[in-house]
Amino acid sequence: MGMGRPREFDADTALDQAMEVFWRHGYEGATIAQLTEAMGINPPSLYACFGNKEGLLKAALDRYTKLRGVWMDEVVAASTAREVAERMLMGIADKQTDPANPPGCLLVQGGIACGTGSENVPFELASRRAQNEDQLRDRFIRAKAEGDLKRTSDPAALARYVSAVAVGMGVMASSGADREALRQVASVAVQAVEAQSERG
Amino acid sequence: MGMGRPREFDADTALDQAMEVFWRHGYEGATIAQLTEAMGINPPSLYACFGNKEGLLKAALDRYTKLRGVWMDEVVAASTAREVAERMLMGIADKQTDPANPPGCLLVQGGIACGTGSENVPFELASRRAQNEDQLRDRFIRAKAEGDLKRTSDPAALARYVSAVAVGMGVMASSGADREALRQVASVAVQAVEAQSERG
DNA sequence: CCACATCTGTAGTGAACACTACATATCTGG
DNA sequence: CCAGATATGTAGTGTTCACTACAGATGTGG
Repeated sequence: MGMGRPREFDADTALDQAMEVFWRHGYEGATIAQLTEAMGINPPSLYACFGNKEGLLKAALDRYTKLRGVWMDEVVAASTAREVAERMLMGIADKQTDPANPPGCLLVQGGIACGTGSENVPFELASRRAQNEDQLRDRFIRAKAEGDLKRTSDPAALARYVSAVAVGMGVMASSGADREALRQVASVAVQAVEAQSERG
Repeated sequence: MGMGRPREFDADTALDQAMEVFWRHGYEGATIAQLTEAMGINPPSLYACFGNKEGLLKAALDRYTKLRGVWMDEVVAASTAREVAERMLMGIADKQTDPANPPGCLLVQGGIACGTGSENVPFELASRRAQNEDQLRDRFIRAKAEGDLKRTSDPAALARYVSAVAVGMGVMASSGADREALRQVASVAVQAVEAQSERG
């Protein structure tokens, strides 16, 4: 029993291209024709490899969050809650306006509202965003235990807040906000975390 | 020359229904069939009255921003920048989780990314959000002139920040965040404005 | 009551969509 | 070199989409 004809394209490279299409047009706005052209393959190859359009999105999201996870690890490695927030939001200001990628964040651009048959796409994105939020929350819990954050502060609320600002910045970026505008937002946003810090 | 058969439906009532469909499913996710059913009319009536799908969206946005404008006037009527931010964000926490409406904000849910042929829909939404931001900015400029905000603070940046938080809260609401979670975000967010206030 | 103008419901239109049948090509194991 | 297995390219499939032709209904002005 042979192992069959080998795949002629690299799945990760193809996923990078698919990611960009979803990022720019959203899940519903991206067509199979656009995706296959960007990936340099034909529809049967796409379906054989990823199942269907939603399967392709999930694979692209896996790849996106994996790359993003590496960066988040660096973010939460900062020594104070304030610096965590600053690294995160300033980094996002830069990443979301990096001309190498579409503006904004795939986890937002992918699809906030979807039509019949794609109702779970927004939830899929939301659950990925929640992972980031959980990572932030855990870091802020530690900051509170260390006395970095005030004893009255709520780490979960702070994490939700930073996450919300990040999402808002993503939407602004996708509608044309430039890097400087996003940095200003980040700069103001950090002050709320600073107000929760013991040495604010 | 007669004036023709009169319209049998009320345009504003029909727009309220269309607004809800766009709000829940987004521009691309909403189908003409869903829209006409919700509006209680047939496609020819829709096209005769609103031109096309995008014309219907714009009419719905006009109605949405008109209603929202009344509320924004109350928000900026607050006596300090801090209270403006608090009224705005706390109000948004409540409105975006009001069971009478779909969760989130139409100006975000409507469509952040769109496919070929609808590229200007996201810009249309962004320009409406910018109107809110401008109103906030003008209010913060006044606050600075009055000595309410510090002389070092940037009213435009503050307005962008509050606007970004509002958008982020909208996305969170649409993906299931409850009222209490949004209020916590608002509560933290206000502290950044407080930090820019002279009597913080 | 008639000419004219506008609305309404039925029943479609062509185009674009996600997805696939099928023949062919390219591999492995024996 | 052959049999089995998987990938590929061509060329579709049925469905759903936004949108509309058309005939009949309902109004106004003369």
